[in-house]
Amino acid sequence: MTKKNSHEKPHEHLIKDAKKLVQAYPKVPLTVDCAIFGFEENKLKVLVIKSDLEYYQGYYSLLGDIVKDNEELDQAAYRVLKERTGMNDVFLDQVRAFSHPSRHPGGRVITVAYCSLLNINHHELKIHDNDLNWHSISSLTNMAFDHKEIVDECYSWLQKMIQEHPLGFNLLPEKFSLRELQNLYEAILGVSLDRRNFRKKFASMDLLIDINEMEQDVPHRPGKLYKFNFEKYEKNKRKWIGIDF
Amino acid sequence: MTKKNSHEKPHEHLIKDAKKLVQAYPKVPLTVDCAIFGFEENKLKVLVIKSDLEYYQGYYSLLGDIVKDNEELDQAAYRVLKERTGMNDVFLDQVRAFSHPSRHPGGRVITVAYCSLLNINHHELKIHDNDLNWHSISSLTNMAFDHKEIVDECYSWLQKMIQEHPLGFNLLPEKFSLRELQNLYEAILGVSLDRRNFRKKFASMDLLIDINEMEQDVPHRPGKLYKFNFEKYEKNKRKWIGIDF
DNA sequence: TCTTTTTTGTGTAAAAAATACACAACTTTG
DNA sequence: CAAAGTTGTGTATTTTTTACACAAAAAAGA
Repeated sequence: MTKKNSHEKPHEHLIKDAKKLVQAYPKVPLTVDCAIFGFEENKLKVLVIKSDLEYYQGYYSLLGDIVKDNEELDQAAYRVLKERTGMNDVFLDQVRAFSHPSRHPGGRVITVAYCSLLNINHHELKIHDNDLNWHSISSLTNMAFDHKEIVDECYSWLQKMIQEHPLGFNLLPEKFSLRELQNLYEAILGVSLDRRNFRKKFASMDLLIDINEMEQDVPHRPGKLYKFNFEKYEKNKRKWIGIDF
Repeated sequence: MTKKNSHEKPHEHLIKDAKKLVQAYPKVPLTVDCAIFGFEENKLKVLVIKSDLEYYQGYYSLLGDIVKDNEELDQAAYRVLKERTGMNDVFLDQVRAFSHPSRHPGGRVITVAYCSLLNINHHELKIHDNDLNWHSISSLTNMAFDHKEIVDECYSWLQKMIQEHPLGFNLLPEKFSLRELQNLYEAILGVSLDRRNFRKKFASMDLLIDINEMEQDVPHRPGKLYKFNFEKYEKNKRKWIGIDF
């Protein structure tokens, strides 16, 4: 039905020189910005850095960079993540593009927002240039550019995604207790959950491995530790019933 | 906490001239492409047009256009929709950006895909230039650029969205029978549904208005006609329980 | 006008999932 | 050894989902 070089009568105005066409297109500067979330002290945090624009002196911004020539957007986002945190084997997903003409004081810059989740303790921020650090979402009220809007939207996106996919485990240590897991869900979703029902739900999914270890150094009765069974999950993604709190 | 012109000691390397900075950024041509879905003959269709590139002679492509200087992405997508279909008061939502470096034969062009739903019979395609027309999704196997991938992704996106939001009504006439509504869901989701349970579900939402009219000119017992109660839905969006088939 | 075809409209019983809720045992701390 | 804080566990109730069948209406065609 849609075959190349078909035998239909040729259109009059077919464009022969695609390169010339594209060269005539208006061009815009393009960046990626990463909302990198972590979890610590029972709070969801996001990795931000002081803006290096005088215009936004003192304001925090997301980690971002320009998209290089011939670089894919995903590539650019992974590059930012790698350069800034040293991690490269993590979850990273495009959220959406932000294009308000005056979102950047230097002129029009379109940005594509990415969301990523990582375990704060799996890497130390060795470089604290420009005050690079984790901040709880609630403490970030003003940000450079439209980054507050981006953070908010990525947060909403995360709240939704975490109920449909097992993303939360990227934010926890490899071994975690059920309390830690519940705290994570409660913090991200902003609700409080019934402990017995929460445990029942995860038990019914049968995706947690009881590793027969106990929590250490907690100031109360220690709980059992579990790992998430990524392998089993990958094998039959159908088994994730979704968390519907 | 993040205040403009704060009194902290100034950083050494703050960038004063944001404009100059942005001018030095690499720039890329940017387009929007709209996957405009309609529903007809019990099939989900998408509005496509023959490519005007010789390179893609005979291939269909989505409706798209370059993003103009200082134009927001949403604006550009609405403009395409308006120019091509005459409609402007419709649902339109960003899906995601596509950035493969060789997705366009004329060089690197990044595109942002939008998804829109409209009722095929609410407007005639007066201009059929370049074979502009509705095609069922299944019939579109090869397309120009990466537009097949875009259509597929927009379709998945739609399948998901229609279960969480009352989008389907944009694809139907204002007055519709429950059978038409069910056909729509079955066609989009690619499943077959139990009629009694389907009706029960919509009845329990209490968002359909029985307008006391019957179908006309159907070759069988006519069914009752309903309207969707947009007003009530807007008032308390909570009432949409989601369609979980 | 009668028969056939197609579709409408409706309810119930069973199974599955979600919810609400309490207490004894364990560990640490002081 | 008492107090504080947390773990681990089960059941009854309600809600939601699922599976399923038949009579009545209208149109089409004989």
